[in-house]
Amino acid sequence: MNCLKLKDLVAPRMRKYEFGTETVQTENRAAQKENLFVEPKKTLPKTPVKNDSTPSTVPWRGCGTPDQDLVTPVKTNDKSSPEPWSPTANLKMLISAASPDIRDREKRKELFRQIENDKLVSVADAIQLDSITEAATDELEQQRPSRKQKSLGLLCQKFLARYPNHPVSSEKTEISLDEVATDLGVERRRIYDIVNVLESLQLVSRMAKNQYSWHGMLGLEQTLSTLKRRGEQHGYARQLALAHHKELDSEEMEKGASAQERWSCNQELNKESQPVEVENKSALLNSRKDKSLRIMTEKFVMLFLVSEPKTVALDIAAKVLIEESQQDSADNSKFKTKIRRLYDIANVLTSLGLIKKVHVTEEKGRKPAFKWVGPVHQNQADDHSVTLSEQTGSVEGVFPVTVNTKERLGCPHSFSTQHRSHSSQSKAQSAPCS
DNA sequence: TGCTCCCGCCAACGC
DNA sequence: GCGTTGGCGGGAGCA
Repeated sequence: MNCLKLKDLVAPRMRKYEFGTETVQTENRAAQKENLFVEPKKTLPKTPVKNDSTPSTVPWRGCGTPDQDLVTPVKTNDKSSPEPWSPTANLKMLISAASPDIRDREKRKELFRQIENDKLVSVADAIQLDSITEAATDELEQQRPSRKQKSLGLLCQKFLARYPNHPVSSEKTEISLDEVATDLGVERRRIYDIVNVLESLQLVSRMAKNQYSWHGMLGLEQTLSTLKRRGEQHGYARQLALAHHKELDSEEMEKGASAQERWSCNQELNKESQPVEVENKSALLNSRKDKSLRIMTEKFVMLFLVSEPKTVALDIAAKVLIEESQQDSADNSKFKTKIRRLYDIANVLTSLGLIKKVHVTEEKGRKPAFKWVGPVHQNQADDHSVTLSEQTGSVEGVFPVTVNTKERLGCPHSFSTQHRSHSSQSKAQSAPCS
């Protein structure tokens, strides 16, 4: 399995903006090319360049030593070789080269500038069309940004683009929620959503009312390590297994599995998970804080960190995160609410490049899930059995740990489930997630 | 049609 | 009392 390291996560920023399309990257590259501190009109070299074959994508051109500059320059193949840079352009380049973070920030800003420009252009185009064919009311409709353009994920991207991933430790970056909300043109309520998630990962911390401090990714690995340990202590792997097992059981019921089998297996599982439940009940006081996005984010991340493979189906996560007392199936609204919040969290985590959306295929059908693509810590406590999907790097087979848990429990019902897991796994492998 | 998740109401919180 | 914070769910966009 290809595990991503933190440096993979943060260094090549392009990955963060993939969004499943090559287009964005391409546009971004184009934007970067256009951002080489050279005005397009001035790009023609004094001496015409003859070789057109090489694309003009050498970004740090002009960084040559003074010696190189002294000799008559050999005409390169670079068609876009610019005029000598202006002092400002040189300064920009030097700053950019000196600090990858600054460079990245500029890139990201440029990306969003590009996105915004694209939006404006598309909106402008739309308006033009409308002026010919549609009434004024429709024009207004067209001007309204689409749902995607207003998504929390994109907003989070814009938010992150404002700050360096790895700020200099001595440099304290303050975040004013009002300022950010105004700059990004959104209500403060939305910024709270983002900040709460970031705070749970300690990318930011609250300083005062309306004021946060930006830490960036500096302590992310440490935070994840802590969360993983906490997740293990809370027995989240077992809870995941239990939640998954319950779901399988409901399927089994439909298929006519014997009640005795289900009862005995549930007895075993409930016995096994009891300490966790008791712990949860004491910990979860149903207070406002316990349901906060911050806590939920921590728990959600813990689920990823303790599960193998690191793919968590949304509904399973919701079931685990809903307090045991509220887990009766009749309380569907609680479940729906939890799912909504998980989508919110997932959008921010996706923007951070920690998870990505996938789908898992089970007998019930395809269902949404998220796969951890952030840094992974291996420690001694990681004794979850290695699964087929883990070995092959497959995303599918959401909770093979279920099988192992049952085997450890000596559950009499384990055979059918195990069989199912394998079958669903193989099915999944033949029809991989999107 | 179901999934996804924006939006804003309104209650808890804290000064 | 008032501003801040954020839980919550209706309902609309989207595939």
